[in-house]
Amino acid sequence: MKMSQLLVPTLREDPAEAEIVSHRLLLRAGFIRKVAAGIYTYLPLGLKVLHKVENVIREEMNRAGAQEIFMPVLLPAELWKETNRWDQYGKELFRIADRHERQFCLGPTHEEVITDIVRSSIHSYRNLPVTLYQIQTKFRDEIRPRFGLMRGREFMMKDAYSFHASAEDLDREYKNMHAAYCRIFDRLGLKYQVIKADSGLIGGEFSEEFNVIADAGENELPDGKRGIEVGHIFKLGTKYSESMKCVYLDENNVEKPMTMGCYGIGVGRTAQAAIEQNHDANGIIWPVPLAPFQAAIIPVNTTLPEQMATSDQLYKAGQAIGLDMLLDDREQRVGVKLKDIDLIGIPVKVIIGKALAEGNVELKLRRTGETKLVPVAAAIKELQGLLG
RNA sequence: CGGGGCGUAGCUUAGCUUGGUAGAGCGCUUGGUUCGGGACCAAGAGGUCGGAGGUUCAAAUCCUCUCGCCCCGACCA
Repeated sequence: MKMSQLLVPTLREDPAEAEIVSHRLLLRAGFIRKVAAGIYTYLPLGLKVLHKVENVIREEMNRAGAQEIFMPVLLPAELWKETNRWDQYGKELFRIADRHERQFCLGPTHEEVITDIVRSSIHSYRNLPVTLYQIQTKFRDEIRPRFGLMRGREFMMKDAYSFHASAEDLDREYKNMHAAYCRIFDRLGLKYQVIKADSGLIGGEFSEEFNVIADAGENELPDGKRGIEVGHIFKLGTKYSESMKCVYLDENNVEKPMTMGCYGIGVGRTAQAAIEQNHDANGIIWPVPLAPFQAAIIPVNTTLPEQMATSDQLYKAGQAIGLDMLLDDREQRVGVKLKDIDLIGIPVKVIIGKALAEGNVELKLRRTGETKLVPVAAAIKELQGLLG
């Protein structure tokens, strides 16, 4: 992508509306824009990062044997009345009526819908267990939306649900999901802690939270550290299957309620938590798996044809082997470009400048500032090595 | 919802106490000089001061109401 064509409205100064560093940087670096309290537009860079998180989640969920589906956001009140949550959920539930005055809500979570699907499509122990998930926008009328994507009223969430013929099998899948969650957060390069938690309105017997360790976190972790809850996994038991009659026949032809688990990850919150853990005075320092671009090619002087030609050559060579790079072709002084690229957190800068006279370009790491001169011909291979 | 704070140009803001009809920096446009970490000079564009009502000869400024946003608390990915 050419920087000159990309919508990245970076700001020179910190926006007054943001308090915590990750929120400030998301706004300042042009990743998101607020539409209303707790409601944001993801600009091109923000959406790219969101997709990176989603894809890691998707890969690990699929690897763990879960199947992706996509449920509606708009949900009929009837389903929610079956479990009594139409009344219990309270003001946090966005409620609307259609033209016939039928009641609906915007889904804050999907236990009712998934249970409805499974009860109508699975009737035998032979078809259990099954784990289904979706990655979708959720709506919760939070008491106090805050901190950008950290606590929004509309936000992206991966929610998975598992159905079992026994508590033992739920235990097995719960561990399986736990392991998948560890792989996800490991792959994203985050430092996190798993703690036992309250099940809240979701209900159930047992749950654990995955907390990304950060000062800005809303949760107090056992060792005094603060954490941002990015994931929560629950053993639900039969709470929903009993109230909604989601049953199966076992091998003795006896009807039993399915045993359930559910597993959530806040996608935007995870991305923002990553910023809390990875930033410095100059801006964001994305872990490579989350970075909107893996590297940025920066010609120091756009008026010099040889610098532009080399930049273009490296850009194309990178594309050819599947690197996702940003070419900062803007007619700006280097300082402006370097500041912007640092602010948005690109892991590696490929600087095409005076070293070109000796046939070299400069590779500079965002995290350490470490710089390396390499011959043009070796630059892409070297870059690949740096990106791991 | 309780407590605190803030709404002035795209962004950051001065002015408000002590009413006299809006100013700066950054960004943007044009021209020129620059060119390795947010350049410089010159000339410009851009504001019904969140909204409504009131007081007054006169309101960004005072009063009333209202809307929005941020922070702390009770709830959640």
